[in-house]
Amino acid sequence: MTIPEEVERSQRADARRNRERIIHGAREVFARDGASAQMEDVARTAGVGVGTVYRHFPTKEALITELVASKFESFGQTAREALAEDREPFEVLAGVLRRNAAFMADDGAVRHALMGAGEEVWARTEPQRREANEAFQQLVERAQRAGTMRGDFGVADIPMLMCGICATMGHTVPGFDWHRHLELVIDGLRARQPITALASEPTS
Amino acid sequence: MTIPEEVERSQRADARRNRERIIHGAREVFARDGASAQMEDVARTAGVGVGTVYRHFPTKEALITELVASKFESFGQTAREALAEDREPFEVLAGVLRRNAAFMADDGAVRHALMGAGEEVWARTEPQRREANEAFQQLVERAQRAGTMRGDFGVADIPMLMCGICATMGHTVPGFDWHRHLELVIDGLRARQPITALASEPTS
DNA sequence: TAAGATACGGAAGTATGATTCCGTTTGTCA
DNA sequence: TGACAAACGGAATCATACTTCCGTATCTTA
Repeated sequence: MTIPEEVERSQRADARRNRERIIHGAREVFARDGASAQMEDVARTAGVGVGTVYRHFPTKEALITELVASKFESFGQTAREALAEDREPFEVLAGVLRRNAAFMADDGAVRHALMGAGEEVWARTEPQRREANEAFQQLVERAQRAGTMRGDFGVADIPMLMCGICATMGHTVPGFDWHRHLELVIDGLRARQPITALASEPTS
Repeated sequence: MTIPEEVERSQRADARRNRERIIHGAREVFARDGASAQMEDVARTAGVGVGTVYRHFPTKEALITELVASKFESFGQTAREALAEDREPFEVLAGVLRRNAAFMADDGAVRHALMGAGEEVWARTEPQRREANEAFQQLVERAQRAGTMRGDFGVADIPMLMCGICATMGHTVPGFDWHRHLELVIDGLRARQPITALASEPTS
């Protein structure tokens, strides 16, 4: 997926199998514990030793990067699939945002990475993000052409807004509800006619 | 400020002075380094030994809590001051949000605390938040009564939205700009008339 | 199936930072 | 000003996790 063919081919069978196990284990552990998940835990969950984890991923960050890259890839996929939907364009875009937000909700590590941890991670996942962006670009253009989305919105705003939504997830604080946050934000992206103040009485 | 009178009185003069120094030093260091700031750094900046820091604040978290509480207190103050402003109510509220966001931008530790670190912190700052909420409640009601703010918004949404804005701050990622994020969010809170889709052609 | 290359496991090594401890210093009060 | 409590400083301690290392086990290929 992010690995060149040759490497996959030349690996021993057990190594290839373990790599998969590690990725699955990592997904599970990081989803549960966020970025503070421990490498020993990942190893245990994957059913291998820590040494093996490090053979495949030289650092913790490299492992996280792998997860993030694959998550970004699936964002792009969601967006591309949506291009085929035959509905009101703004609603299509909103649907993609909802689906992608739900992906993030499952995954503390990726959330953390998206939120601020890694310059590093950000840089190395550039290809995946660029590809996703292309699909998003089209979705946004369609919605704006249809006149149902605010015209000053740009694809570049999407990661930023999603970053905000992610911040809300994982909070147990009462009153925090990312679904609501997301809907408020989505709703704010609709094209609308401002209502002129009915009255501006500075009520006491 | 969060400390009962008696304690302040019964303290030795140097202790009282050092406590202040520590808070100032902590503000500076945490603002610069965020939650990963080190206690030794705080001590050095305050011009005292680590032991002294720990005499006043039993744990790092206790120190952060103190900073957060005082930040929340100033949020409330900003909101209360705004109650006296004689302008269009929604704009008054927006102004408060902008001012408070600017406070957060200066302060990595508080941001971190608001964003998710501490249940603990959240619980212990309840009084400050409650007080701030009262003022916010009035600002929101006025704006809604004036008809310029969406009616389904509640004060409880404010911390959540601010939490999202905070997530954007401190990012160096290109395209991330918390000012823009804030304006998008604020704008989304205005009362508006939806535009009916002009066309829903599923453009290719 | 035997030799050699790969990969594995997990104990030990390190690094980082919070927190504790205790001998020394400084305010306070009579 | 002398005695005592309160507070100080900062080296030493502890805890937590990442990462390394190397003896052992497992594949692969001829």
